[in-house]
Amino acid sequence: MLGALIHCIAPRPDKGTRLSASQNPSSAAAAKPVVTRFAPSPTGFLHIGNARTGLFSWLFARHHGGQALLRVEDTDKARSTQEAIDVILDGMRWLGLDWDGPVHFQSEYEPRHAEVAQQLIERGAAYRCYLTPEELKARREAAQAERRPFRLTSEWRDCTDAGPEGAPSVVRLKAPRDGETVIEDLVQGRVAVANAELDDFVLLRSDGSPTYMLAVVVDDHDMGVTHIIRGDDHLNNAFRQLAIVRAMGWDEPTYAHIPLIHGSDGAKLSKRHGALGVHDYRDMGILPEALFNYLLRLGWGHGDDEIISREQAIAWFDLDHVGKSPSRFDMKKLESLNGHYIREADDARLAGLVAERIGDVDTELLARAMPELKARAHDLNQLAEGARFLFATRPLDVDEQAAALLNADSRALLRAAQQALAAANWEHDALEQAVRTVAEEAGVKLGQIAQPLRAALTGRTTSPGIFDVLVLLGQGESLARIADQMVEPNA
RNA sequence: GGCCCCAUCGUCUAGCGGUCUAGGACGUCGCCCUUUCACGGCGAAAACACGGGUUCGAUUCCCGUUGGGGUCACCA
Repeated sequence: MLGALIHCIAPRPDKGTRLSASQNPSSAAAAKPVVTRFAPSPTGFLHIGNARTGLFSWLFARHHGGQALLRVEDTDKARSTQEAIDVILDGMRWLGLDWDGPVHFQSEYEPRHAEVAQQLIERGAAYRCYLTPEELKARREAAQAERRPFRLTSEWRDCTDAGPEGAPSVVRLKAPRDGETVIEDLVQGRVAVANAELDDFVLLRSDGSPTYMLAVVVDDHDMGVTHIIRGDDHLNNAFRQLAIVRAMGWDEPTYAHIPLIHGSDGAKLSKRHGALGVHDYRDMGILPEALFNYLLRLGWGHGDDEIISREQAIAWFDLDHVGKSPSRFDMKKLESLNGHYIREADDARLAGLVAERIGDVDTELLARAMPELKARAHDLNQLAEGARFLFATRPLDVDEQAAALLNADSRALLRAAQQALAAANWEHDALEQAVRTVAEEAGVKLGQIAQPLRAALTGRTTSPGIFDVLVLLGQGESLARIADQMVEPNA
């Protein structure tokens, strides 16, 4: 039913040429349902680049009415704490990316990986290699010394004898040596690599544990993944992985390698570029829908559309329009988008978010102030900062610029305003009328009263409209704050 | 270094041979609105890396150069 809905929303026909071209014509009529997977490793945070890959993978599945699976690559036990795993799941939920079925854990499938390795040996597609790490290192260094590329040729590849008794061994794939391997990548297009470039990589370590290369292929197959959407740092791996798939005679998945996100200087996004984790952006006061929209537009486009809702994203997303070059992360644009979504956001929701940041406060008041506050913030922290004056306790902490506004002349004006205010009906228009009248009678511009008033009421030189401030604060508090500044002795 | 990939305003992108004196957005700079700051509105500057082809015609196709990126583990 989702599919039908999507087709109604879609404003233009889905091109999808690359997708349909890559599908087997004979099975096109009964096209297999799309199954994608997101496979992060628990590194302690959800990398913003991985999050985008996950987003693309999720959107592709949702667009095609397929399944989006989640697998945690936790084979590195040292790093795979429950806490690290929760960080990933939290980040995904926060972004609104759900997944179908249970969370898969790669570590749980280790017996199966070993089993496949054994089958590979039996099929003559893999072999036990008894080369020691020292021997490998020596060969590698020798190649380097001669400045020729190192390509392992293990004498155990075609050796039918059993190795030395009790000696440690690894299992290596008998990679094809002639010809070339071609991948029809949905993003990168046709990519070919000479098989001579591929060597006999390790499938099973000497301790019997599977390598990532083996595990990922087995899991993707067992989980029924049809479309592998991941960062293009894996493109080279794809050729090796395909060799395993072919050796096992399994259905070949379709690949889509998404370019990585770079920092503002064009280099791979790293810590020195600032925030890397999805949680960092959350803490910076970015709204999830803003990050969603930003990440979506980073490397993908849909005509001139900039503001794209979740529903539109699902309806519109395709791999054809994913760019092939890496894109740079632009905080300014994210902030701009975030400002937009803050202005769009529900006031009560924002009030709750702000309250989380400034402590136990009257969210009712906050929500009422929100329409004025939210136009002035690009992130939740700025929003919280802008709301501070509402809950400040008297006497106010007046900043330097605001204090400069409070001199003998302005105090005289303030006194007149104070009297007019005290007699006024406490609602926006009446207050404005009262203050304007004071200004007229004093022969000054409104600003000459409004600014000192702002300084007295908020302790700042910038704030929402002054009459809104008055209304929000209420008569008692407003008059008291003004009075505080009247008695202030000027030293 | 070998292999692979990429190349439109500062940034994200639209463009899939003529519609391009190249469109949108962020950022920047003006102006307007205005009690401040924002928001909003209007406007400006700003790009097809370079060189060869192919073609009647290239931003769009091909090759090369340059520049950038990725990857080369018993890590994932």
